[in-house]
Amino acid sequence: MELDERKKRILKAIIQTYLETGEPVGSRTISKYTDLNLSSATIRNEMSDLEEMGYIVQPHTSAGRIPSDKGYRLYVDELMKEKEQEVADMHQLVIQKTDRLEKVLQQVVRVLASNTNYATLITGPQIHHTKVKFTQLSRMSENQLLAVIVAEGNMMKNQMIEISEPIDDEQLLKLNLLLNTQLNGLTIEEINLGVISKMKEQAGIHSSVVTSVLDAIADAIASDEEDVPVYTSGTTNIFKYPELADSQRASSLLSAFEEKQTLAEFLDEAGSDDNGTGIQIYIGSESPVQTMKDCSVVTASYELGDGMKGTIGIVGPKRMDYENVVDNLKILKNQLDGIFRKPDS
Amino acid sequence: MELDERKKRILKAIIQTYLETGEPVGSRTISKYTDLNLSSATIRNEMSDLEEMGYIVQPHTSAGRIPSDKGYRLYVDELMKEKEQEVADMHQLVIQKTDRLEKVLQQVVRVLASNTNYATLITGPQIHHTKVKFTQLSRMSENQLLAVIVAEGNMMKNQMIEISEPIDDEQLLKLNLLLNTQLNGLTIEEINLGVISKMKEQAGIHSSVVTSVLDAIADAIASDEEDVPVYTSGTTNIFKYPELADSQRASSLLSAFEEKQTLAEFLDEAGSDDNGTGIQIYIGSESPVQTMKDCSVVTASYELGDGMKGTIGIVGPKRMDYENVVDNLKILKNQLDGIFRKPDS
DNA sequence: GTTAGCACTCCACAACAATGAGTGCTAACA
DNA sequence: TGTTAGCACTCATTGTTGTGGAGTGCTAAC
Repeated sequence: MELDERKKRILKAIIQTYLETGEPVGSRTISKYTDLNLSSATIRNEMSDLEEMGYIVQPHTSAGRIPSDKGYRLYVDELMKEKEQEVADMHQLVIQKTDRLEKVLQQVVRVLASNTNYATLITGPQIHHTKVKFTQLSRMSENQLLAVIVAEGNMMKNQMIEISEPIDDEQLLKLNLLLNTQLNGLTIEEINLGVISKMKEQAGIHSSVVTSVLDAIADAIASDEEDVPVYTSGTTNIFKYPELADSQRASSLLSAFEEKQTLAEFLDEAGSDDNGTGIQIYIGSESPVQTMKDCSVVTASYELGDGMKGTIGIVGPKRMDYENVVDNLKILKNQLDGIFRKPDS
Repeated sequence: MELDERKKRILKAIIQTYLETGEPVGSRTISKYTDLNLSSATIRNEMSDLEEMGYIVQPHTSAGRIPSDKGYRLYVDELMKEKEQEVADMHQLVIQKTDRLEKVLQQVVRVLASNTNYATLITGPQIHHTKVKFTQLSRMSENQLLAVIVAEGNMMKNQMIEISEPIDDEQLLKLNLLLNTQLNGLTIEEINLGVISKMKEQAGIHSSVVTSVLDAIADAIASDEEDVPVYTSGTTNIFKYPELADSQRASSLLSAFEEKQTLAEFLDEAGSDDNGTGIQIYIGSESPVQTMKDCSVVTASYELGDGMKGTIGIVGPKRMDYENVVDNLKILKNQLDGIFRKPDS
């Protein structure tokens, strides 16, 4: 059987109606509220075909039809009208400029959540994959040093270092110089891969204290690999959609949102396998996260410049307003793009 | 009417049974499963009295009784047996030592949530009320300075400062010395109250750049007053209790958990009005937070030493296992107490 | 003061009927 | 050959009714 133009129009009408109401839609509704000028009987025949082809399903005999995952897929791929880019440009979303990456990300999720009424997630660039801009080692007390590492986006990492034997001012100064000349421009990941040990060899001639400090720094920046920055907002929006609001589903979904680690993996994977636009849509069971099989997830990868990239995710019911979500994501993507690129590079 | 010993025992039995089952409890149950050796009829008479006195209520005529807020209140104040302290000491909760306050707090909520199966919140000491230990100002580039302020508990505050005209090494050194001698030991709040402006006067003789840097620092530490540290864990535990799990209630409760600001205010207020033990119990509508009127909240204030204090909150259904919760809180309170006090003071 | 007995209340649950939205099919029509 | 009106049929939803049982309050006897 062929999916001709008319079938597509009917399918589109069914899906759009369902997006609004969340109720199964019947032939009569389509017949009356579209400009196809077909009787409900004809629509019925077409719907029967569409069901056979797998684009729509009937929750039970004598109910209307609802889109299947396959139906949604066709909708987002072909049917959904792309709004013109100009529309997107028109209403700028308010992201206040700030020099701190974390603040930006928090703003983004908040804006998106309140604009779309869905749950919103964002992963930031991991500090480990980001270039070090500046390092500062200073003495806090006799046997305590404070290391501050500043990476692109002004992501900071502070670390206390306990030292067994004191270090004198001159050594500290040298060490600072060494750190800044050797480490700047590298990512923490790269640094972990041996730069430190090389530095140790070089410094070894000077002093054994230096070695131990370098060890401590290596330890420090290698540690807490786990703290992937994931911000969420509007997670309770899911209660606005009856099909997700029953306590079983809501509970497992919200638990999933608490599992930042898993979320981050999912999002980053989604962000990496790109299709050109940087926007991906996962409908129902297309999503790799089991608990989200009753939801749709729209992800968008962004790039702030200098390799700082991350992924935004919006989670809602399968009948989410894909157009609006995609639009919003595009706008934000535009605004984020290169926001942290050094002005003079 | 008087609340004699027998009435108390019956009330206690009713409440304990209800805590376990969550179902209204009838006279027959009490008669059978307690060692009072009274017939159900006698129990009925007593229950009738207890109802008249307001300690228990009947959801409807032919149902058993459930405790009223007043009943719970009596229970936690008098009836609930205090477990011996030794019990508390026996099972230590595993809090790994770490030098970073944030990590400790995150561990605490996690442990508590998984131990009690209720939602758990904690407010940390606000950096603004905490003493500054160390300040470091360093040059990142021509016109960018990085200020790092370390407070007790190794809470760090990083701040980029843009300067219009460059500052030379000597000035920077002086400034660092000045900052450390003047600011250490003060709280950021105190600093905001004019120390900076005094310093400006003193420094004014040296240079106008210094003045502007000091201004920037003042701005910096005065800013983001809003970021109260509140950590939550196990918020989805509320779905384990049917009386809270319906989507209306769950939704509003979870939204409340997202409102860190409001939570923090509530907790800190609870923590401040102390009754000796540092533990407070809010039953149902006793809680100032409207959305928690169907819950009970148990709070415990803790003190880490050097004025660093905060409050833990546990939110569950009114029929929560108060004893267990209070025990857990006591244990943790003990362990947290003074954990950040300097060993040599 | 305690208890057995009994009538009474009322929720929870199941069975049942009525409603109506929606379908599939057939036959007629352009 | 595609479209449509008409009709019988299905089935979730809603409302009604009745029954069982848990629990109470009251009374009378111990």
